[in-house]
Amino acid sequence: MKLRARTDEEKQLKREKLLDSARVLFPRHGYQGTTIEMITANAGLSPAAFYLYFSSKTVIYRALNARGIDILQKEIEEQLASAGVSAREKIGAIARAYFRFFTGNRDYYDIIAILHLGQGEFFTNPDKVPDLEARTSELLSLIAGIIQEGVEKGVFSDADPWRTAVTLWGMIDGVLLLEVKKSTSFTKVRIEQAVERMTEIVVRALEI
Amino acid sequence: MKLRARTDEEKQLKREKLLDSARVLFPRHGYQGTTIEMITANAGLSPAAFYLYFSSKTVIYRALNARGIDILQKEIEEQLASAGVSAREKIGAIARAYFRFFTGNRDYYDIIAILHLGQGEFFTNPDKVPDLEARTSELLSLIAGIIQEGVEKGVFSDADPWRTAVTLWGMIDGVLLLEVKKSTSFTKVRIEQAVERMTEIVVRALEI
Amino acid sequence: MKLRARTDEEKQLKREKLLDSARVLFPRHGYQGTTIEMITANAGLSPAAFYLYFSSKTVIYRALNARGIDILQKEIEEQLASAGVSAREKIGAIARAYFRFFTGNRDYYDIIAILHLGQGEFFTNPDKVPDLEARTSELLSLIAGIIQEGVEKGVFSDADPWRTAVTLWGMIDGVLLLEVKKSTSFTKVRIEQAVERMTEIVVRALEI
Amino acid sequence: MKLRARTDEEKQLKREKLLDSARVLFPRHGYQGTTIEMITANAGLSPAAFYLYFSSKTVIYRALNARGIDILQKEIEEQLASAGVSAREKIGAIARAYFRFFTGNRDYYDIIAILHLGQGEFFTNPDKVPDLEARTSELLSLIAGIIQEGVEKGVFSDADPWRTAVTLWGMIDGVLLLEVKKSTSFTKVRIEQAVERMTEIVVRALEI
DNA sequence: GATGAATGAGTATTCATTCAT
DNA sequence: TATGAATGAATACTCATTCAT
Repeated sequence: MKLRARTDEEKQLKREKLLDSARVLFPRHGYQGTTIEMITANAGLSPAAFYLYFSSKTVIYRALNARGIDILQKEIEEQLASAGVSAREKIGAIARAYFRFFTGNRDYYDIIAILHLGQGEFFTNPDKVPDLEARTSELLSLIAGIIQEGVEKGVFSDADPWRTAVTLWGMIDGVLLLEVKKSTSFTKVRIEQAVERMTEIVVRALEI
Repeated sequence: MKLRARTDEEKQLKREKLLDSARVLFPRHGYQGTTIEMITANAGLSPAAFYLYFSSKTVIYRALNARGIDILQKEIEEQLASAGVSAREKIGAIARAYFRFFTGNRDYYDIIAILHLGQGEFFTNPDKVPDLEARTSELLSLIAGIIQEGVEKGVFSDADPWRTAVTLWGMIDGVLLLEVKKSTSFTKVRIEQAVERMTEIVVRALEI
Repeated sequence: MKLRARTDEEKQLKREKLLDSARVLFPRHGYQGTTIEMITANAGLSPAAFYLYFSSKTVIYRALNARGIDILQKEIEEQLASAGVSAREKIGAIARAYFRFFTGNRDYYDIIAILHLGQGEFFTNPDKVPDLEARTSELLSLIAGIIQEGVEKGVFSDADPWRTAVTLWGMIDGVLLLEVKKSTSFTKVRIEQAVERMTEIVVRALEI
Repeated sequence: MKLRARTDEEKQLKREKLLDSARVLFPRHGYQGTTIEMITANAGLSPAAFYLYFSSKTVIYRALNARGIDILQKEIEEQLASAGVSAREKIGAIARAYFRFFTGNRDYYDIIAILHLGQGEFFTNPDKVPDLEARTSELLSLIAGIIQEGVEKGVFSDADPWRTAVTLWGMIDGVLLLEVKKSTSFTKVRIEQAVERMTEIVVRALEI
């Protein structure tokens, strides 16, 4: 049993190594630019071994997308848990969560937020990352729900919750993306401030 | 001499054809997904002829980036020309310009704002699209200048102009990008409203 | 000792399972198209286990060839045993045997009569299936012997026995092969008739 | 014009070279065993150049099949042209044509008559060589027509023409195949005699 | 200026086979 | 005996780029 367990653990470990390797490589070289050989070399395996763990390049890419979203979701849950009950605080918590995800898991941010853009393969053909789309919608719904709550409690003016959620998300994303594009322009602290300030602005605009 | 001129014109014409072909293809198939053969076929030339006009695939891609920025810049100039002199109006004009660029030159928007993301080749290695970075900075400086002006004239509160400019730009970009990613969520009219509303919010937050 | 015997039995059983699995797969997927993994999966073993029973893919293929010929030979012996003593009857019995082998052991027929054709590996390099060649010769000799007998007894005209045997065999084989190639053209009953008729024609041509 | 023609000719020549190379290789190594690299090396080209002339391995294989059948058909036409008008003579002519095709174009014989057997790829999936099947049927119809004619003219007994045609063809094919399988057993002259004798036997059996 | 022909360097994926456990 | 893990060697096909004509 020990033996078996050890093997399984090791197998899991190698799988992790491959995922890790790919997580680092994809953002740096793009989807097409990352070869199976690069991924396996980084993980100390032969290219053929890759197929013992993932059935194709697409599959490992999807796995990373799913993992990225998982991390983001967990971050949001944590921030919400430690936030107050007011809609304003909840929205702040989500913005903070997304920012923390960005700074603390940059590879994953790049993978779920950026990589598929500009990749004909995934951009034109979004079926290839179906989870991504579905789960992004989930997150947006969560924000929309909070806004809706605020509207119902009379603290927010009567804005379309979903549209507002999308706008807020897009705004934050846009600022983070700018940071990505021009990484010299901001220090990390400054982005955090920017995100906070932006959220503040939006929330204030929503109020009453 | 006449002959020569005509030849030059023709040469220019074919160059244009290639650029046009590439402009349409890059956003639809991605950078790697667009082959020289596709570009030349669309332009009625042989693949080899491509190299009479551009020395590599990277070069035509860069040319499109430059052109996209040119168009955007012109749009901004136009909008500014027909706008009032107040900082508020100027900022509104710039936001409107970017939105018009987005709707009226979608291929170029995709190329300058999206395509290079997720392409290791350009993303990691921004030297490959140096203009893009430089010229984006120019635009941001323009906005920052307007904000600075507003601050000096006492109509805007004392915010860091450049940082605020980046934030505004990122916000707008983020919303447009969201539209790109999930094109069903908004109708075009609604994006326009979103952009306007967002600008309004930011400007109002800036005022006094 | 009992234990050992049981183990041997089991080993034999698994070997059989592999052979059986391969017998079904080879005709359906061709030699190259049949992978070790397919064979072992079908037999409930791991690919690595294959090499405990056969030292290579070639070897199991040869084993199936040998087995196919064994079955055919047995069929011929049976038919001859229950046939009369005249050369005519004996030849009829052999033809019937081959036809029965074809219908009753189609996988083996495909393996010994067809599969190696068109496989450069075996076709060009017949050393790889040496048994096949040797044992086919044996069968032909048997037929030739019968014809020789007929000639000696004066019931057959003075034809070259071996050449006639080959011709007869080829004729039958050709008809069966046609059935294989174009399985819609004949019903099984019709092939049987065709084979019988063909044999009858040949025998009659031989007589006197 | 000369220039253009020369280029076209040369292109055609290279195409021929590739076909020739493949014609020799396929029978000797089988379909899967013949690699693009082997084909191009034999023709003095790089593997990539192959795709300037044929869009895939399947395509060149099909081209060879078509070509083989063409040659056979021409052979049959020639033999029929120089044969008498009686059904007997016509059948003899066809048999002779097939035999001549076999001896004079052995590679093609192997390709159209043998290669696809035992290749899961083509055998199980005959759509991959659709011409082959269709055109083989044509040839069989031709023979059936001649038999039908003989029956109508009262020189042949009332046999089912198509079935008889198939049988005859299969018989000849079987004998040739035996030669293929066991190339030492017959000299060429002997096969010719065998085929002739076989045809004679069948025709005689058909006659009233 | 234009192009048909050619190719070097890839690139994902497959599979028979080995070996430590 | 059995196998999970690993891999070397293939292999069809692609594409940016070159060059003789």
